[in-house]
Amino acid sequence: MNDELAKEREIKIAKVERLRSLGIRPYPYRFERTHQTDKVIANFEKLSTEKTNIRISGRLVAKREHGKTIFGHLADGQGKIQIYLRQDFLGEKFRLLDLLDVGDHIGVQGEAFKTKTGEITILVKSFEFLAKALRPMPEKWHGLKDVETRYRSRHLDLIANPEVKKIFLIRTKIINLIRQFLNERGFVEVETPVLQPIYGGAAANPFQTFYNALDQKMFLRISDELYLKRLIVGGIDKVYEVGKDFRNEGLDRFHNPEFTQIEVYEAYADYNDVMRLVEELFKFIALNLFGKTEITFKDKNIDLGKPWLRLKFVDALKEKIGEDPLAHSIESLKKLGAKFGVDTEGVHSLGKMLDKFFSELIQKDIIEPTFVMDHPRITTPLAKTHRDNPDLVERFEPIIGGIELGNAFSEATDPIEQRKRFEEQIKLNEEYATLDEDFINALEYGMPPCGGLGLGIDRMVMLFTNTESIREVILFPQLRSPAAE
RNA sequence: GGGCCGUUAGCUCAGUUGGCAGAGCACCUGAUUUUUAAUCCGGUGGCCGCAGGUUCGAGUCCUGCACGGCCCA
Repeated sequence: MNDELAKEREIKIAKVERLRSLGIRPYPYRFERTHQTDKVIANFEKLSTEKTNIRISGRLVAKREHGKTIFGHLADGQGKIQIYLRQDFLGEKFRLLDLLDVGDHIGVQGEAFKTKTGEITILVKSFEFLAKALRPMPEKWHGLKDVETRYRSRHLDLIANPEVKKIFLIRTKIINLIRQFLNERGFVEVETPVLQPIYGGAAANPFQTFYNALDQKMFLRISDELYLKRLIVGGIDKVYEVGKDFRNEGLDRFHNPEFTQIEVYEAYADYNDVMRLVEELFKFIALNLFGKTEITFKDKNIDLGKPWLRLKFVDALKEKIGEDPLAHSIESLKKLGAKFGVDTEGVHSLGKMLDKFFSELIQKDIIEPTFVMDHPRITTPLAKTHRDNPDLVERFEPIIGGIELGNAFSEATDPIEQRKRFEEQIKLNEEYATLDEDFINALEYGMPPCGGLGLGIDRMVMLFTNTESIREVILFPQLRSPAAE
């Protein structure tokens, strides 16, 4: 800490001590509030004509001293409101305000009135210190802009930038709406293990850990899929889970190593039913957030009220490259990649290769709500083989604004085929392919036809808040630890 | 992993062909009983990200590293 900051801190600590010496607690236990700022403003007419006694608390975010009066603003969880402190009302206690700084929490008691400029204000009759801050707040006008500091010290970001808080409130609202939507349709929310002896349900590098009591290697889940399907076998036939998944992979605008996913499984349904569910869900969220189905994302207007476009994976790719992608080997795809500017460096499996072609050549240009569907079988071991084409699976990915929002299938339910499909993945050298015997065993007890869906909550929040980086919708995004000093 | 950009006071930012380290906010002192980015007087505050190099002299030029951002993969 440098001299100036240390000095400022010393001064504030001295004020804390001064308060204590006067018999005042600088960090007391509670404050009885009668209102929050938004309620005072909303009910001003009634509160002012009835001269209601108002007790309100918050952080002092501005202090304007005029000798024997002080104006300030108090910010609480709902907004902010002006306070007006006068020596003739506060008497001796007015001098204590020398010990009050911007950044401190106080509680005040008084009445609401309007100043001559028309601002709703609390005329303070008494006040209490609730917490003294020892460090200076970010700049009052420009706020806190440095993105690194914003992510590393989110508390400061939230104090200084109200629009940031708004994004996270919308995030919570979206998650609540998803739950409401599914609960109303009879889905049951469950919790399954985050700590798993064998990972599965996706193609991703897992985080590993070790459980001492069992003397056993464990993984943080990359997906909830295989556990939720066990519940479908067990008869919880409309089920979902909201939770964190962990993937030990790169970190960029669309990826955080821990991210929030919802997975939904509905027995006796197929992927066509799931598409309708997704259409209804997005419409439901938009209507409840904004009162309309149109949203703006990256300067584009997107209407979530219409049926989504259906785009077949292989057809789209065929049109783009002029030949059937399924007729190619991994080697010939590499050559084709060079021709179309698809970088295939480090891609060792056919499934990943096809995914890569699609995401680079087609996905980024999909702006309208679209279901990319019927992927090559090889890409997706947990989806049912397509009823009309054995080379494809019944799968779709919802895409809006170039962002892949999730993944859904008619779930594979045939235990014999499921085993073969897992083995096929392992043989094809698909990275991180596993064979979960216990899961296959569960399937052998009979899993009904089932539609399944996973949605990336963080990316959905990006869409609905028109935000371009996943770090803006995750409170504490992963960053590299700064060098030790 | 590669390319480009950024890192200067607690915060927001300037900093000229390489020549004394700057402003606003915040903080401290004083004035001020309807201000609201309050105003006015006077002050304090720097490991210029880190480590090397070039130079009489480096915030500035060069190299490496760290962290971050964007793009590419």
